Amino acid sequence: MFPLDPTDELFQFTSLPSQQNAIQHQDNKLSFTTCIDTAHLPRKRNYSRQRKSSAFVGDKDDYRSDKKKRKMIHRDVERQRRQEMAVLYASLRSLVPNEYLKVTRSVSDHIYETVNYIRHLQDKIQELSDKRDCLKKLSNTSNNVAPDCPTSCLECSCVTVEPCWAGVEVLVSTGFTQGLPLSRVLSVLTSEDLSIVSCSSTKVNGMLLHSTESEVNDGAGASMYLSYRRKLADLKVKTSSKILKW
Amino acid sequence: MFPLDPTDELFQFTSLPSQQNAIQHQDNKLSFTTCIDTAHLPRKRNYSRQRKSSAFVGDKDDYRSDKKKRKMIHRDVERQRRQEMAVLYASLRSLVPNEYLKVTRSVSDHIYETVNYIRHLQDKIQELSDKRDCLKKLSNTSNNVAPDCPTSCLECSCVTVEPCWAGVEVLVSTGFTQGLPLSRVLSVLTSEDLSIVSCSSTKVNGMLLHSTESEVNDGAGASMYLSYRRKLADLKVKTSSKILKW
DNA sequence: ATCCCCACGTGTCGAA
DNA sequence: TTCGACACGTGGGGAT
Repeated sequence: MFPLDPTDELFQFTSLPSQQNAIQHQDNKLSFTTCIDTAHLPRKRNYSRQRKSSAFVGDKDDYRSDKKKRKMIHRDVERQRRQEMAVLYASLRSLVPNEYLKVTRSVSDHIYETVNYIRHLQDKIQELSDKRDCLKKLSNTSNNVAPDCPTSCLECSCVTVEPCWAGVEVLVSTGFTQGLPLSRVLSVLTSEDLSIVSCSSTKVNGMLLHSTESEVNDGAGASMYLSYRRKLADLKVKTSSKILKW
Repeated sequence: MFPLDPTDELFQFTSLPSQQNAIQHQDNKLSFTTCIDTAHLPRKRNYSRQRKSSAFVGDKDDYRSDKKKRKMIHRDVERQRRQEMAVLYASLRSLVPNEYLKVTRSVSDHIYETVNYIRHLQDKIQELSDKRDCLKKLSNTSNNVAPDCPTSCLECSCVTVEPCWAGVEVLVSTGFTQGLPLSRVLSVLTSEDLSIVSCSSTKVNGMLLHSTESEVNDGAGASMYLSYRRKLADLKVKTSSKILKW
């Protein structure tokens, strides 16, 4: 490259392609390995600070010179643009954990892995916040005293009806403030042909836990196993659906 | 561009720079607006499927022709590479939510916003999993079954120790399959100077819920309120930490 | 000595 | 017209 005419207007680093480029290149490759934290770049483009071709009075062949200047300016602008891109690539790469960009070093590989990484991040956030929401909801409608399984947290009702020694154990856990009054629970239970044998209420960490044991009233304990199971299942549905309709 | 010599070897789309480029350009800009889901690209480069210059026997000026062919091949390869980059950019962009890439449309802006977005994602994950870990730790050292405050829902432990009519109610919920055997629970309880008054086990949604009521053995019910509270608190820690060490 | 990748300078198109 | 952005073709350097 012949140096063109060394115009006064041009500034900064004039292009020295053969040598300088090699250096830039090398530098660039190095910067890929280091962790770069350049997020707060001045965003809007401010290339081309030149004054606007200075109201060209003058000879006719200034036209030629002007054209060359424009080209040089353009060239520099493009160079700066490329540099910015390189910096952006680097900062992008510095964000992606090393196990993603395996052995590969090319920019396209990096971007590809970045895409995968972003997907992974999104999935992870989705998973985490799903779990969180589930727990939150569970603690709001609040029912199951026991945490069920960690993977699939059930949207379960706050009422469990289970067989017990005497007959049926109904466990109701409810919020302390806005919760279900005990009287309501009891009235529902008695309306289901249950005679309540014992009833205890405990406050567990701000939750009320009403535990009642009842005998099933019809047939006076003549509960064959099958019918018992059926009744129980039936009762579960009825009781919980009734009580849950606050 | 004069068409060079139309060599037989060249294939596919020969470059038609003036027109074709415009079309490509347009097409590319369009593809930026749509949502592209191209993550499963064949990753390793497979440009340049040409046969290897076919063992060049022949005239001396085949050298010239060969050189030109190489250039054309190179040109095509580069074009493909650029296309791939464009696709990657597009798929990157399609992952970043719209509020990030404000009005800007340039590739560097997109990458810049991508960087910010990744940072945001990482922060969010950090926050979420921090909360989660905190809750987990909290639930390991302490022992609440019920979620206390609605914002921080506990990944709660399986043991609660609460006052009850008779004395102390210990509730242990455990997994059905890999869980804590009841005998283990009972042995821990008896080792804590608790005489078990009643014990019931129910299965709730695949979880075993062991509910035991015990009297505190020393002082035989001479539990002043304060000492009772202290004992209870003490018991909570000891029992849950013991039992939880499965 | 082939392939791959990168940076370069340039032409050009669309929008201020 | 000017300016920003993109695709292009090309040279060169570094791998395998």
